[in-house]
Amino acid sequence: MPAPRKRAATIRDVAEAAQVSTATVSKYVNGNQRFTAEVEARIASAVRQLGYSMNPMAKSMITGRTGNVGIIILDIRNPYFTSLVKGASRVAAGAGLNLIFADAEESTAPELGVLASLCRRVDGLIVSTRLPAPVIESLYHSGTPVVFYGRPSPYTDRHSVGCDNYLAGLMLGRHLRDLGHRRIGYLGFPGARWSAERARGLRDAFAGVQASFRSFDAAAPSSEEGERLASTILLSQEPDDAIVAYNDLLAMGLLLEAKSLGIRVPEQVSVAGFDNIAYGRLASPSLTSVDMMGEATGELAMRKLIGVIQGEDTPQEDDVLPSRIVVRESTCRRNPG
Amino acid sequence: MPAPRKRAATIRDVAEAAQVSTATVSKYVNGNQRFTAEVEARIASAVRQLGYSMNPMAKSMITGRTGNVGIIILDIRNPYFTSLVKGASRVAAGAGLNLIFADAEESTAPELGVLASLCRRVDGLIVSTRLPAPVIESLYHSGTPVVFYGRPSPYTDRHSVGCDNYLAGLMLGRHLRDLGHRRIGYLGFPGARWSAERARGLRDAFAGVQASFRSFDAAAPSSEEGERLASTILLSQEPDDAIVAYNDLLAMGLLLEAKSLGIRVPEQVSVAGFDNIAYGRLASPSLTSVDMMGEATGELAMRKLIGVIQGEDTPQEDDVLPSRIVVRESTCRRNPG
DNA sequence: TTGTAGGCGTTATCAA
DNA sequence: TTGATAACGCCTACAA
Repeated sequence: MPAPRKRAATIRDVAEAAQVSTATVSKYVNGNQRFTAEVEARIASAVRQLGYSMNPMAKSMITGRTGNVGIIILDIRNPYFTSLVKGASRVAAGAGLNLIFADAEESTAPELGVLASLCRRVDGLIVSTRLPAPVIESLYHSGTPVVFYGRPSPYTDRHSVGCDNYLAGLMLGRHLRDLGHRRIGYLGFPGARWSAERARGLRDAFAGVQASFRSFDAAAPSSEEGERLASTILLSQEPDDAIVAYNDLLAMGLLLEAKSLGIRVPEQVSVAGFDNIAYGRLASPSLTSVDMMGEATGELAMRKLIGVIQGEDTPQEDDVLPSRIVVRESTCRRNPG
Repeated sequence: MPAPRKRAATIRDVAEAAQVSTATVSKYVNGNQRFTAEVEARIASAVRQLGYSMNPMAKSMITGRTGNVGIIILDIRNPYFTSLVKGASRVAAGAGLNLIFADAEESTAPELGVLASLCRRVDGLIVSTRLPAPVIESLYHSGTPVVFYGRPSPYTDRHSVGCDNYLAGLMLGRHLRDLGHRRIGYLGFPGARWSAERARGLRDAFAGVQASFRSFDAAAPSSEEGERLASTILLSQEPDDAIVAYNDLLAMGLLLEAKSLGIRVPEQVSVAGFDNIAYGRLASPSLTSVDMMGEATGELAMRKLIGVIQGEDTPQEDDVLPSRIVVRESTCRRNPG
């Protein structure tokens, strides 16, 4: 027998059972006011016996707060976003907020409809600066508190959190420059605004040094795509000293395919990526990367969002987290000449 | 100026602007009834001008449906769970449902309070059979539709989805047996009920064959824990022919540390895991594993849940997905003698 | 310290 | 085809 979902006890049921008014029950369960021990005991007992728990929807109607926050990411399988969610989730849970998770599946245009619907179900939203401008615009008009992740934000008067992609590229570029690399290949992902920033930093690291620079475009930020493009990149006429990929997944795809192609990394070519995902350590050779602080970004974004929701007049600013280069086996010194 | 979140237009505002009753607006926007072109045009225009969108909370109060479903997982950083969420998320989105995500952080005892609160915010829940019995019990009494993931479910009269862990262990065991392995080590994770099932299958594969079997306990299902235990396991007096880990993360930790210890895999010892996470391919040697169908499990679980929510009287049964062994470089034939 | 009563935005029922 | 109205469960002035 498919047990009919039995009607849950309401505040009125409790009030009746405890012989008090609904107002008293409300104040008691919310801890807003104390009553005589006698009354409190009666209420507590009634609550227990009826298994009462308040209806969050009804409460929302009054308070205007849903108790939910949302996070929109581009692909949960990408470990960078996984970390982001982990951090955001932890902070949300600590604040007693539920996290509504939406995976945009790397779609360039999440349907505005679902986003609009989501807006009304949450007190605030964490979203990527990679979302298309019209979406961001509509978000802004909805009045929902929003914190962006990923730098640079196209807007200066919004809350945002992330590492400086230009700086990260610069750090990695300097590392390669100091190792003696002069022919640099960049496997970018044009789908991400951040990609161009990383490339710019990379280039600038070689300012004043004689160096060549060429780039390739990935259609997706995945290891499979890295594998697919590996032969084109690694077997070209004038091979590069070093290949930098937009992210670690692409880089790990290159590493894997390089092995099949019989190309030794880092002896023949250095390879590096961004994000410092956990699996970079486990690859062979282990992957040099720049840590883009996914988890910390998620945590900070959520903390900021909570601040905004609570009406603290936090200045609308970009919070820039320091990134950090992590040198491992996939990059090594190139002998001059 | 921190624009005060302007009061959203209500159905009454629309009704007034369109010179009709709220009932008419409600029916129109929900597509429940058609009206004269004249009236419909007036409503549509009012909706557009006021930027009206209905308040999901208020709707929930009447309909008893929240439009949300929840999924509770143990650690989003574990790629198996990531896949699960990916699958569930996709199906939920397709059905117009929002997904509330809760990460239990591998805690053995998620606080009942937050779970109770979550129950009232969702139409149904997808949870792990790994949750402690009292939690599951309270869930049952709440009357919330629930679908479990992970086999075996401790309850037979519940909806559940997952691969058969015993069978998966058996498959892997037979693979190793056929390769000539006779001394098997199992790095289990007692925190998961599934672990013992996998071990049992593994053992049974060697029934009738002279073989030794010993096991180790991991404190966490992570690659770090695999690394930590590697020397104990790999450098023992009578080393094993093959080590099977509870999951791929542990196995990859073993692989990494084996390299540091100068132990060659698979020549000296074969290593294998479960889950077939994407990164197993990228490890070196690439990891032999049993695919436990995380994404398909997530999809099916969500489809079942939606069925239950919609009142289809789906039989309360275990849905068992077929697992599949994926042989890669980390296991190889052992020469007899 | 406790209770009364109005209203949050919507849908559903029933009448016109 | 349209409208009036009663719920849904709760919070919060305000009154007692």
